[in-house]
Amino acid sequence: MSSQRVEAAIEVIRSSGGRATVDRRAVIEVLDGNPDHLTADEVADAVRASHPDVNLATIYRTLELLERLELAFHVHLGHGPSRWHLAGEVHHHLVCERCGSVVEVPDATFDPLRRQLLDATGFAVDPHHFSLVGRCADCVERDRTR
Amino acid sequence: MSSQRVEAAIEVIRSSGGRATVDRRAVIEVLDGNPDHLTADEVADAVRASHPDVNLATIYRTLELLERLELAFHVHLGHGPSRWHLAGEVHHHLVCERCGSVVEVPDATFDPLRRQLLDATGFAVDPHHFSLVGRCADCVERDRTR
DNA sequence: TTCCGTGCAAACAATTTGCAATAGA
DNA sequence: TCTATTGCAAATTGTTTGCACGGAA
Repeated sequence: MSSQRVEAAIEVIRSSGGRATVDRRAVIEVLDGNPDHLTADEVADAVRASHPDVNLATIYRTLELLERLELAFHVHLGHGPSRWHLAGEVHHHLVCERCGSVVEVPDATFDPLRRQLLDATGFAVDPHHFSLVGRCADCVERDRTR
Repeated sequence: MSSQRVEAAIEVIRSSGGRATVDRRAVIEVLDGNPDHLTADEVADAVRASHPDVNLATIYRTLELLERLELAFHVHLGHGPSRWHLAGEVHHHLVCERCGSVVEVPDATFDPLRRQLLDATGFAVDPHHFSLVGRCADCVERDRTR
């Protein structure tokens, strides 16, 4: 059940002077085993399946540690709580602000916009940390025919 | 001091069955007189210059009313509280997640990306409500030479 | 043995809500 | 008058923090 990514992350924690605790391993395993982006609450629930007594504050502190070590990151999908994922392939999210559905798009999608804004303003956009928001195809259609 | 936009907004409130109160007028005037996007707190402070006793809950309720009537909208500039502005010309914000500086860009900037995403996924992005985040020119440079 | 990590409860910021008092139309 | 609006205080949500105890190294 424990993948190489988990072991690698534990090793980074150790070599940074941190301790490899049961709770931290459990958080990493949950993130590793879950393709979705989870809220701190959802991580806590998942961890509790095997370790019923973890405190939510510990989850937050662990996620913060993982982010400091660049082992995990949080993203904002529109309104609502932050969502967490292990470091890995970069992709971006389009979030429907009507129904909440999420479409994932590859990083390269933003290359033209990125170049354009960089040339025009010197600003280097990163649509990763904050997602793009709008209307999904279904909701556009629903609005159009109303 | 009281512009046509203020009168027009008051009129919309009235014709929707709402009452034109002193507090509501003051909120609209503050938004109208301020080119920036203000937080609810900042609106409250500005309103208190002329009406020292407005309650923050009233500010929130007024802003919510204005949004329901499409007279004002809130935007999210990265982390931090929502910011409010009267309805008007559409532009978008690039927010530096390092130093917090904000660059405004015209709506048309996003036309190519919009078309591309619409064709590829049917998703209609609206970079207005949530801003784009990244690094401003100065912070990119600062990182590069570190 | 030494600190680091954790649980717990309290603090926090931004916002929302219930309810009785008040003030527009 | 009659009901929308307000003030006030308390509740909510997501997250952070102080402190004393307990467990990795």
